Amino acid sequence: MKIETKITTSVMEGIKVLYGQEVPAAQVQLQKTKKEFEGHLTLVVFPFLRLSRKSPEQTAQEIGAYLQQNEPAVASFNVIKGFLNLTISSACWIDLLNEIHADAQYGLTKATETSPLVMIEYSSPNTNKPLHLGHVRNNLLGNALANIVAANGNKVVKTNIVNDRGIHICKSMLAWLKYGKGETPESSGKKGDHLIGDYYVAFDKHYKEEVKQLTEQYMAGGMSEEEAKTKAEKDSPLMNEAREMLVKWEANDPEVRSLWKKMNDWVYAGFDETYKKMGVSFDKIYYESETYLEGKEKVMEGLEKGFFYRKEDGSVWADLTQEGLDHKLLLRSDGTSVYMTQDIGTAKLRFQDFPINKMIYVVGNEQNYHFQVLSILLDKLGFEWGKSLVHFSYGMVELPEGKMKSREGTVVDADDLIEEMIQTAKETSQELGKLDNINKEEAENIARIVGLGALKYFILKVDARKNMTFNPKESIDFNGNTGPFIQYTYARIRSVLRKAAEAGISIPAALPENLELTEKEEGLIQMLSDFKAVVKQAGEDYSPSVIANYCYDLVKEYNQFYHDYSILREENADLKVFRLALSENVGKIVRLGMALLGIEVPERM
RNA sequence: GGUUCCGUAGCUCAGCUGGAUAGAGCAACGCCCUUCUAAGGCGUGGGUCAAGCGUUCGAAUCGCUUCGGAAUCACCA
Repeated sequence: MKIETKITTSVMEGIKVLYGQEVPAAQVQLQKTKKEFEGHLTLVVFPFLRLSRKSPEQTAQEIGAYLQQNEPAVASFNVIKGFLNLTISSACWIDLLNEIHADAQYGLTKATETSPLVMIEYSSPNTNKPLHLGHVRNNLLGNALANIVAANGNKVVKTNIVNDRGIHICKSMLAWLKYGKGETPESSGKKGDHLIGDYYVAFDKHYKEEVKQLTEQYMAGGMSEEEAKTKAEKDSPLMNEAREMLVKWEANDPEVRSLWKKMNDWVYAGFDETYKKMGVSFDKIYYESETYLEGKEKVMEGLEKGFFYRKEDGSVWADLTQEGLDHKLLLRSDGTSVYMTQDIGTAKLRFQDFPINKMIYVVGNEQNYHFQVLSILLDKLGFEWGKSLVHFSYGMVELPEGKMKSREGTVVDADDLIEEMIQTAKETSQELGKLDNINKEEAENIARIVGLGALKYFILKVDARKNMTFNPKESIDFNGNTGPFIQYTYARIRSVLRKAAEAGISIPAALPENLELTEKEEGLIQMLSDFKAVVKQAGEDYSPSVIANYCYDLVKEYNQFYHDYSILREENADLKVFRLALSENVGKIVRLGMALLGIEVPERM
């Protein structure tokens, strides 16, 4: 049984014996004792003063004395003001460590047949440009969230909805036709997504030039600047050609479709490479080109049932004023669908494919309103999970000078960033002389693990809701509260364990219980056991950062222990084995925790 | 203007289901490798928890107001 549970029960019994009254378990506030005080667990006695009718100190004294006598887990206690600090016996901690040691997946709950099915949508790229830092945050959060939800005993389906159609794709296609001279990823040596991104930029450049020239022309003809510009934008042959291309695409024009497919395939090959490097994956990918028509049917159904209404011009709307929101367009007057309609359509398809109990959308906070509306609409349309859909809303990644702007070339490219991080990791290792006795292949792998670890942890340790600043000039740190710091501690532990194995020392399944442990050691076991609650909390709050911060706190604590105590040089054989077991389990929990974040840990670095 | 989110050390962030003297990292300065990995450990300085009022035995945490910042409120996605 959990130590907290045991003590809570004993406190309730004690209060009944001492003051003759029952208290609910919820009133027993047990918390971790603050570092500056002696003890492991602290009982706040203020809520019991009504019952005892005594001073806080006296009440705490009485309860403490009762516990010491009647609860074997409590070795001693001290009272400071209204706080009863309890010291738990070493035997209890060793017992707990044995329990943790016996469970290779400690803290994680496996899904069963009857577990709820949670679908998580993330990534959701456009196929007209490569992934950037904003996508990186999305992907890392989505992937970590999927791991965390799965670790809480849910079945998880990871999904990606690719925005593969629309005017923006046509722009890239047109630019490639006009200026590409048949360039391919093979011929240019560029990744497919970067190649297409370059043509998107090229379109933009030519379009702007065209508008500028036309505007000047019209102004020479006597128009005001504003008028001329509006007309120029409307008249731009390039843009009109792109629009025509979109119409042809929708009409299934074979030539346009085949070009579209060829170019999108290049992009997907590029994306796959980036996804692979980041270590993210999907169980099911939806393409907007296949789902964008699906929503109409659902909307028409809603119209028939009277949930929606049609305006004179033929457009279809939802009246959300009852919910405190506005009217929302669902079908344009020409009958074509909008973003919201597509999301309804995607929901329909997904529900056909999977018996979803819960849906989580990992999408930036600029779409908070969209998902508020989507939730209401799906609920109205009879999706049971509509009302409780989760919009996992995360903040923007900003540069010190503000938002990333593709026009100003300040977008931080995902591939470049990953490459830089790995390069920095390699350089750091070389400077520190860490890779001198390691073959090249392993050294490369370590640099990859550490570089990615630095990047991933940097992003995941921050509360997802917050906007975050990324300073490319200062580059991501490798010291302090960072991924490499945690990885380094893991590598250190593995090194000690290797040496122990070489010396023929093995860790028994059950450790001897008659050891006197230090506060540091007991505190570490307590932190290890917290992992279970941390995973649960991260799952309930949809918060990867909770895991990240826990991992940091744990290794920080371990590093102090490592510095202050000998492990292999400890003379008492039982104690030596205990410390090895403690180290091994710290390593295990760090590995499990980091794995939830999608971060690998190296055996050496 | 309506709605939502954010505001904690010079900088980047924890802590927020109310509990003890508000914590880390970075940056600065100083100390610790003939001892298990110094990508480490220890120390020093650094705070009106945006401001005010309220609830409470107790507020960074809850409520209200104000100020500051962000997002959104499209027949774009």
